[in-house]
Amino acid sequence: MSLPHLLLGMLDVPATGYDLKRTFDRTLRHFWAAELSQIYPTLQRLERQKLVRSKRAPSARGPARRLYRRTGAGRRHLLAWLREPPQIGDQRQAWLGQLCFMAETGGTKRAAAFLIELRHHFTTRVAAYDEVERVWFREAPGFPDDLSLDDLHAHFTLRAGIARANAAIAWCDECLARLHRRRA
Amino acid sequence: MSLPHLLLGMLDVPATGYDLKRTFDRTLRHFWAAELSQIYPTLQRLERQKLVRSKRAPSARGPARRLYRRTGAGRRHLLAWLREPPQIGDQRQAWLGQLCFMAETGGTKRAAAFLIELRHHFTTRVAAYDEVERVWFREAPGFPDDLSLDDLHAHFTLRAGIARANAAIAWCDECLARLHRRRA
DNA sequence: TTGATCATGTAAGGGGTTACATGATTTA
DNA sequence: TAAATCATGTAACCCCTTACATGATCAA
Repeated sequence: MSLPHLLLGMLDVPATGYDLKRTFDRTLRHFWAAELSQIYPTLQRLERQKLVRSKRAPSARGPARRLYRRTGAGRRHLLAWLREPPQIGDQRQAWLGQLCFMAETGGTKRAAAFLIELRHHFTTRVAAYDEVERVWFREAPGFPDDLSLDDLHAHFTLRAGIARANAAIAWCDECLARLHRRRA
Repeated sequence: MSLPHLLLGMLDVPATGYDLKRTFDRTLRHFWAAELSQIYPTLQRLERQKLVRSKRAPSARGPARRLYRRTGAGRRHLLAWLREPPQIGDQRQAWLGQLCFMAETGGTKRAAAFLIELRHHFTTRVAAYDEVERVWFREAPGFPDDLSLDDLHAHFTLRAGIARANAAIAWCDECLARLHRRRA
């Protein structure tokens, strides 16, 4: 039940469904993803609940846009969510499930290859996040301790992604070292 | 699409739906959760697909049990999954969404309280995992480098949970320090 | 005798993905 | 002229959660 809240958070500034999708992909993707086929109906529902309202607006190119903006009730709804305790769901990690049963493959070779593949995945991710951090935040005025409040919180979430990916890399190394010692 | 594979992995040894639920809660919960209302129909589906078969068995207490065991096809299905690349889905973290829009609350006080609550959550989690590690693995013969292959891989997944939670704690501290410097 | 544990299920509903449908404009 | 981008949606399907239904046995 968080997508509606995230949309309300983003509707700080009026936007269309298409705009919001871009924001997900560009600036929130390290902790949330959303498809257009989910965003459009959710916006419609929020409008029925009077948490946003919309009006048609001409488009420079392509079909007419539907511009959404947050209502007062929408803002209050968002604030209520922000006052709630951290919403921590259980994170299902299928790749840990794969590793967990890797003994079925009969040795440690597949596990080692699997961990190397994982390590590569996370180093690529860290590199991507580092790049985002470099162009998005390190150039912002007042980095790091005098950013705007919005940028500060956004930067916190990016740091979380970086911290998590780096921890995963260190964990891969620990596991690979143990597999290696085991052979010797 | 991983629950069926996890069930196949656990059905190394014959078990009932109820047994499998307990295994989720006791030994896999740091990376996966499953409800009985999901496990039972999934087992039925696996049986229709001939990946497991079942027979009724009397119970020492309570109603009759349905004992499932993996078929040869089931084992091959599992092995195919283990040969696939790491299945990394996008992890949605609603609490990062909350933090991201916390500037709406108008200051840094709510963010600081929120981070302290998060930190507490993760320290509790690390303590619980450490305890599991102590009673489950450190007592096992050959710890840490001569565990059975099954235990070794299971321990890897637990270490991943510990690493992740510790990274989250360090991240909370980093954020709290920045909020603190900002006030000064 | 009340509640916990054992044991198996169904039903309703929300969240999310992939695929499909439509069509205008801009760029290569 | 073909492909990418802009723009909004619907349909089918899977995954998961919460709640409900049923009933036996055992320990306090």
